[in-house]
Amino acid sequence: MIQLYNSLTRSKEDFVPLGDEVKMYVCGVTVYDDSHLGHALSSIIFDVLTRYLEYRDFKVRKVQNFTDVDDKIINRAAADDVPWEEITERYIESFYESIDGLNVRRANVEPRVTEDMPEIIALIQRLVDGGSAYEMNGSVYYRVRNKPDYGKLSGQNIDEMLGASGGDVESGKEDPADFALWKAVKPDEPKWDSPFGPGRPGWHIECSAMAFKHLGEQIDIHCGGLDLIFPHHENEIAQSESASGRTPFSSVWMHNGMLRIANGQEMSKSLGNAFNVKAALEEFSSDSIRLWILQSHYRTNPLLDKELIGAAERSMRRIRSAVEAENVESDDSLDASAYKRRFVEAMDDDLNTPQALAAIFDLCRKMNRARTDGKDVSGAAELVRELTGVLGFTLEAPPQKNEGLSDDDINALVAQRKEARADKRWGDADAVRDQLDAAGISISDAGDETTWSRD
RNA sequence: GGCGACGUGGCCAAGCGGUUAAGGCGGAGGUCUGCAAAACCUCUAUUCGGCGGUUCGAAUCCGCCCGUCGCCUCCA
Repeated sequence: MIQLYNSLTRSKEDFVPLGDEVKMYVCGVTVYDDSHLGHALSSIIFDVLTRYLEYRDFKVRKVQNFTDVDDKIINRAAADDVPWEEITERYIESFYESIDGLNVRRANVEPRVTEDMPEIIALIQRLVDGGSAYEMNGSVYYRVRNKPDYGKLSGQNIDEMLGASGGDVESGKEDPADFALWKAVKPDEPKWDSPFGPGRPGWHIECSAMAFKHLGEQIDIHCGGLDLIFPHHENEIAQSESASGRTPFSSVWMHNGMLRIANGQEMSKSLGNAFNVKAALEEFSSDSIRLWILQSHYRTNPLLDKELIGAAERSMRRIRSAVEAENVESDDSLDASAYKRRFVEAMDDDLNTPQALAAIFDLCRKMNRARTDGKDVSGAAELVRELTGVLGFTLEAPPQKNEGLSDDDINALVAQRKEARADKRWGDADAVRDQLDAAGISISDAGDETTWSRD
């Protein structure tokens, strides 16, 4: 039985989907800039969740949206002096490059706010008709105090929150706690026609509308970063449940932790210290980035430190070499079933990827040992591929950097060294090895055969 | 002020009431090797921020203290 931690109940619960298909909604990105490693973290974690659910024979329908109407997009367009549509196209494209580079599988449906506008407007209308929302000067606001359990996700109390934020500035609302579902048009901003007048959707309504449209009014899992709990997810719950009259909107709420920067500062776009995914992929393999992330539990706040990603790269080499080493055919084969059990047990327990990885590392060591004992480890190697696949690893060697030496150059030098070794001119042989080493090529002798690889 | 998270070996990080406190990186020694690399073996926390308490028994539960951090405003 898979157990997942539910932010709503603050406890681990047995996972039982409502229907035949797991309905999963992931709060996607606002496309106004390149993706950073915080997005990578979130994407990888929920990618692993879908892969694991499928591994455990669930059918999953995953919806992940693009927010392509937003203040930040408008600001970015103004700063770059281009139409806002150009900004969203550019960064949707960029998002795909990043996510593909990280071997994250795409969601089944990837709706955009601009494409689901009729459903968004209809949902707002429904809230107005039901008395949960009201029009005011061309805008529409959600009436927070009409929902007695408002605050149940974040544990926030409306009055205490208002006391801290120093009162609200948006005029024309019945209550400062109310939030905008529809924003009346302002000069030079994108706008759509609606029964309430021209304008654009507020921040939270899109996710409810898209979840309703593509999944239904009650879903199984809703995912996003911890930072979205308030106000975004709190408001989504309020408006969704008010509209549908059904509780809960989502059975499970899953939230990933926030990246910590090595110097102790939290990741924040406003600090301008985001670590670009595409830049990271030039320096590190997707496997090493993934391992670095999955070696911490998804609800903790992993440390972003290049040293740690580098260490993960070395760890990946251990797994790859254990899987790729030549197998000895034998009747005596290694039984790896206990490791599979350990993996499943760990993953069942709220996606305990650090423990799942520990099982894989232990298995790799066991394989290397069994191999020297003359055992057949092909079945075990297959299992490692299977389990690492569930975690989204490719097991591909990192992209090789061109250090100025061509393969022919290297082969010539290796041949030269082989000759020197045959003559027992060890000094000459080692000089060649040093030369290759300086160029980032490491070599390894196995009997007469010498193999080389780029670092 | 309100809501919440966390402090485990040199570093990262599991464990959340009871066998020898996972795993990775790093380090030391060894086997193998002409020497290396890789791999394997051994070692690298009698101890889990501090002080009390509950318990037959606590890293794990409770209280206090110290220290980091997140959210309450746009953010995965």
